[in-house]
Amino acid sequence: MKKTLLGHVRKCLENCYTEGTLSSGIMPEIVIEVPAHAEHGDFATNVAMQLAKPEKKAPRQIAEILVKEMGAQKDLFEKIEIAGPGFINFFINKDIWRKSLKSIVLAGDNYGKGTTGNGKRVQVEFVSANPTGPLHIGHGRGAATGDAVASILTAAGFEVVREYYINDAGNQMDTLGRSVYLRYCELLGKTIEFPENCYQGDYIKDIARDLITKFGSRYLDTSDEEAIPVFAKLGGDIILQGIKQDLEDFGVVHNTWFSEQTLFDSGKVAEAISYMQQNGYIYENEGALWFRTTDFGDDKDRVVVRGNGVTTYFASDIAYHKEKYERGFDWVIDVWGADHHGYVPRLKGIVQGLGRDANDLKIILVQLVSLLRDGVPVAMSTRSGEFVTLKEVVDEVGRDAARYFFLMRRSDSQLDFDLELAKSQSAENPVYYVQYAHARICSIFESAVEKGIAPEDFSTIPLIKLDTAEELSLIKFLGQFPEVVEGSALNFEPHRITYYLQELAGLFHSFYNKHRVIGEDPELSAARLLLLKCTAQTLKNGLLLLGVSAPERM
RNA sequence: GCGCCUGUAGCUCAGUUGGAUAGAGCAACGGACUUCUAAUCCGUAGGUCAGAGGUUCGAAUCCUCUCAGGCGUGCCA
Repeated sequence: MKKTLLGHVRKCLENCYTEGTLSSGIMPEIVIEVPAHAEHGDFATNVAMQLAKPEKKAPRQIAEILVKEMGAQKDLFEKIEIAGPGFINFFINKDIWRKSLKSIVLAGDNYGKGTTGNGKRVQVEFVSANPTGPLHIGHGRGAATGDAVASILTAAGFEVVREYYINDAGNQMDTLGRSVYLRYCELLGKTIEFPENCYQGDYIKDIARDLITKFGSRYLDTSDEEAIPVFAKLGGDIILQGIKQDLEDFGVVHNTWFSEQTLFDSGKVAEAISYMQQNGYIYENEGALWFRTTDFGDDKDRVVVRGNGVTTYFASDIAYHKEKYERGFDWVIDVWGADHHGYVPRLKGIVQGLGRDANDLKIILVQLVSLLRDGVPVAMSTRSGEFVTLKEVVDEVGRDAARYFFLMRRSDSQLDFDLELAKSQSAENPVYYVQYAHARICSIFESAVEKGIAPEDFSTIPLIKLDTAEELSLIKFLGQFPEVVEGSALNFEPHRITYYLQELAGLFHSFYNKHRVIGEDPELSAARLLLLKCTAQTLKNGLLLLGVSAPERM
């Protein structure tokens, strides 16, 4: 709707230029928006104000010229008004609005999808937690965000791949192996001293127990050099399996699991370093190799290969991101915890060093989650092993509530996650508010089917009787969904969908409380059923983008 | 010290990329179920958009400075 209007305004402006009623010939970027107040129309544009300067005319005067030109389209508009400093307010013919319902029914599960992405290839890399411990609640927010961003981009017409990067090459794997091995020895009766820098959590003991079942006491008296790599490998595998399981239970499925180690095995790290060397971004100083990230706005240059010849994590990142683009992705999106924000400039440096635009890499920073129970903070510390896992949260509040809560806020802002609130089946809980709207509509349809009044063919229902304020605002709001999806995609902001759905559910609940759907007038009932069918469809499509279910009964 | 993020109603947060009278939910107060789901709805009240300058027809939104909170600032990952 907005797009046809935009085309119409542009055409009229062109006509004014050819007819000579306007003279500047300037074609500004035309903005059509939905005004905050209904009395300002269905849509409004500020184009007359934008043209005031080049045309050297008062905005209202320009508006009048444009409106005269646009008035020709009588069937599209109910009226066009000039208001305030020079806004042009459009009131769309109600029949056009009503007809839009039929296109929603026709689109069905595809309603909301668009073609903005134009098949552009996008990789979303998210979660990517080190395989040294189970996922905690912070990873949960990253998982929900990455997954929703991927779904929303897909809906907007992008071709999306979800990827998990496994950090299985650094010395944290060595620490994992050592931690598991020490617990293994301990469980077999040996007195050990467990170092502070080892992983403290109880899950290490669980893995050690598994390995006792597997090995018995075979490694009890072997050297560390022999045992630790074995324990690191097996421990990492077990943890990674657990991570996969937790993600699956959370409804998140990655298309690819990319191992950091393979970058070393295939020589891609060395290759990437020499590539950057050839392009003059790497120099030697004090025995180490440095990447000139200051060329790209970083505070200081960063070490790629240490004095002792060992590469840094940053070296892997160069190779990994080079590899990503070589796989043909137009955009790469990394979802990180906000505590890693200091790494953004150097990653942007990599991308530019590869000869690409800095915007080809988008980094979504997800702020930390504070877990509360009835408003009281739950203590968390990865160091001591006292963290709340994603699994615990999902088990307690359910997948839908957990996902919705993680997506309710802009990822930029810190999130308070209240366990009791997420569980509560009350008005305070927005997940149920939205889901309830869907379930309510389904229940109405059940009742309509029982009474034999559910229409079989929605395309022939006359809609003229949909004329109350509640019905019309619901219809108009439904029409915004595709644009909301598009905006959400292009800005990588899933929370826009949650806000839209809450408002849509609210409009429906208001309508429901004021009007009966199944009544004496069969034509009105049928028309209202169509309206509700569209509402349920949109609620469902939106919830699906967030990875939240749309229950038919609650 | 420097850098990034945040600051909007008592609380938790939106704010359509610079638009018209700044919006929701919760909490507070007062109402609505003999009907298709009350996990709902209707109404009342609540604001120096942290503060000060600037940019312009127009600023919560852009620029500068100040204040407050969080995070980061390794030849760790």
